[in-house]
Amino acid sequence: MDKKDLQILSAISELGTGSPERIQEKTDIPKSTVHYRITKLQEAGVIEDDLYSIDLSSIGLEITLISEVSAEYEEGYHTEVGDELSQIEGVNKVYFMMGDTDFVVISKLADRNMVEELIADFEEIDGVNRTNSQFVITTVKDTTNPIAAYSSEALTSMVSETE
Amino acid sequence: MDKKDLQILSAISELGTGSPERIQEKTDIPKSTVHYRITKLQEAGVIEDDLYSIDLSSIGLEITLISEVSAEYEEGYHTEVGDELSQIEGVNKVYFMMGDTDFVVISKLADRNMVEELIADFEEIDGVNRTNSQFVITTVKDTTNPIAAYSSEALTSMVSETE
DNA sequence: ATTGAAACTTGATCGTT
DNA sequence: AACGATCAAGTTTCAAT
Repeated sequence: MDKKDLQILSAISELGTGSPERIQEKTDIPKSTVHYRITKLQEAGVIEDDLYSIDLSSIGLEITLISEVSAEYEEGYHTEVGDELSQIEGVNKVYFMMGDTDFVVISKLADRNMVEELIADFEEIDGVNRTNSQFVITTVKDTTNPIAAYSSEALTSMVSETE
Repeated sequence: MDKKDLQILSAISELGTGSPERIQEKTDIPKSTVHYRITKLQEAGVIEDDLYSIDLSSIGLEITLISEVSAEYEEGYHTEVGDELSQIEGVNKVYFMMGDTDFVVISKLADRNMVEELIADFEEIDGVNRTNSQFVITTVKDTTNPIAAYSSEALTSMVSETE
């Protein structure tokens, strides 16, 4: 697992494809080399299947953290705070909602230090006044694409048919 | 937007690829037809880019709901409750954690009826004793793959190099 | 282990219905 | 709009380094 592997994994994640050509464009690593590396990563179990889902624990991202962040209500504050939260390294999802909790933030981290840093980053943001973080013990279900949570039959009955 | 389109969108979501051949295998729709339909869906803005991320609101899935579900602690209950939560139609993610909230459940729904149904489904599960749901107003950030939240440089410094 | 070039497989296009 | 046949583009393999 060297820099070249990580460049390839990053490219797969960012592009959403394992296409050697696309990865070459992104990384300047020749497509035949990309192909060779991907084969090795599959053998090692880092890339789990033909759809290129990546085993996060094999690159150290073992901790999932769910954080509730609430912020002061002032004009414009909420979008600004949301943007700042979303830019913190390691943050995957930021949901904004009305009510007691303003934001739910989901992040993947490697160790306790990164957890400390993340929480410190939250509290440094201007306008944030309360944070509460919990470690995820198990992710019971994780479908990346919400549509996959429905059968095409269920979708058909939901969507008004447009001829 | 007819049944054939929805079969194709389902296949894209399930397979994680827009490959006409793969979709043909899954749906028995000829790959040339699949290609034709996908082009139309792209023109219509339903499929947003070349990586096949799907515009959920254009097929009616406009509501994101985050629910906290707590359950009785008894031997085995937690895994069982988690499984049942994950099987409810529309549920995308189920996180299990220690502490006050046991589960965080994220779902994508089309209308208020489905919200009511979902919450009823939660409460029907044996062992569930408290649920609290909030509507997401805006999803500020949503990276499907956690690795994309890090630069390859950040990953390199995190991962112990294996020669 | 890397890579340029050849061989092959798949995706995109075309023409007919 | 659908789809079988054709063409173009991509992926995989291979041989030399």
